[in-house]
Amino acid sequence: MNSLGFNKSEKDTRVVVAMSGGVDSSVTAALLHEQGYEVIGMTLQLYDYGKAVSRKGACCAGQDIYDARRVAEERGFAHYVLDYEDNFKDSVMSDFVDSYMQGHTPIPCVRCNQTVKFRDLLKVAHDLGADCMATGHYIQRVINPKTGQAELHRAVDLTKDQSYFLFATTQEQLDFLRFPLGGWDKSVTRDHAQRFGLVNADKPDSQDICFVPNGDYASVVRKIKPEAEQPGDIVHLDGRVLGKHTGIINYTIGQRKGLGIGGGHGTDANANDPFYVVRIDPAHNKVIVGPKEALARDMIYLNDCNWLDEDTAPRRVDVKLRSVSRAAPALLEHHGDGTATLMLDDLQFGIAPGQAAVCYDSSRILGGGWISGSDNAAMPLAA
RNA sequence: UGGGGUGUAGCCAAGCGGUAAGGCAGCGGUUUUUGGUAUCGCCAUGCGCAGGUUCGAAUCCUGCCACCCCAG
Repeated sequence: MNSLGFNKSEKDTRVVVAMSGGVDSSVTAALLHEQGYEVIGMTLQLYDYGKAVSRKGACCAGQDIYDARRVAEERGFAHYVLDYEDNFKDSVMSDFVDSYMQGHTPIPCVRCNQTVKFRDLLKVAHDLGADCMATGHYIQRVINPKTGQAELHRAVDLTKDQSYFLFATTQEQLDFLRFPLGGWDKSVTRDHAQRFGLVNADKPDSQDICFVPNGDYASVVRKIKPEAEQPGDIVHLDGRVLGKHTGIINYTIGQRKGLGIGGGHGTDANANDPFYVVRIDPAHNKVIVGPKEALARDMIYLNDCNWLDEDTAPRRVDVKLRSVSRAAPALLEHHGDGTATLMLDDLQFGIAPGQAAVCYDSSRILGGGWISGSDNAAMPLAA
């Protein structure tokens, strides 16, 4: 059996590698090619070429596409660029905009993996007769010796682990995918990039949303749907109007900065406590604020869940409610209709609808769902 | 225009003769491969205005101005 799990020689194993133009996917492709596999590099053009050329640390546009092509040329394997702009716009950008207009907080990176990469590009790989598709994600695909089934596990390098962004990967997709870097420390990848002499060996790690310039995500929403940004009132939980907001798309649950509400609004002792966004009401175009305590939640409701484990009995899990945070203990209950409930052992703050809850059993990713709502068991919120 | 009160940064506010606390907001950095959170730093040559007393005044005195309350 070869390193990708096939009972044939490397040269007879065709593998499509999704190449973003970054170091990770480039090393993935170069490495598999070096090992003798028939590598076909694929790069997707996802959004406006011209505007993104100068952007550092982005992916899938302009310079990045050029970098991917250079790597393929210099290492000597096939490489194709697919125009997925319309596709990306339909599957990722529009969801991003709609989500903010609903007062939710989207994670476009998950949507992109879920649709453009693991649905559409994966189909292309199938159609090309590939045996599998490899990516440069830091996550591990592990075959369970008992069940013979492929499982998803956290990356060895926990500082680079991307499991949070890949929770929506289905079993069927997982069966076809490979993640050669999942067992490595990022520095090892860099070393290989140097060894191969890749043009992008020193390229900075990507961060932020790839299609958002300067971290100004609202500008993207604004550009696609100018009418989405209507000023309105910032209202306290007790009903007092404390100020004006610039449009609900500019806010997310748990946000403190940027409200522009000074002190002196409370009573006595807490008169100068900061305000946090505790609710967004798109129907009335209101941003509701309150003290930090009002953000405390231990009940999380999920929908559109994806599970990589058949067992649907209530169980103890560790759950990540954001990419960068330690997984927290909770009780998971499936409801069978794609929804589920999480009861956290400890209160968490700033849980926003539209974000993901990803469940783990130790290092294994069990799956997860999209947060549709949350509550506080001790102090239930008025519906 | 009788009496009382208050005027300190965008907001709340300490200070009560010794050379402007703190909080909120804002700005900048760090952290972070989603949003956010957190964290660190910066932020009044000046205390309604004008004089005076004093070695020294936001703090005492005088006048003026503004706002608030009570009484008319």
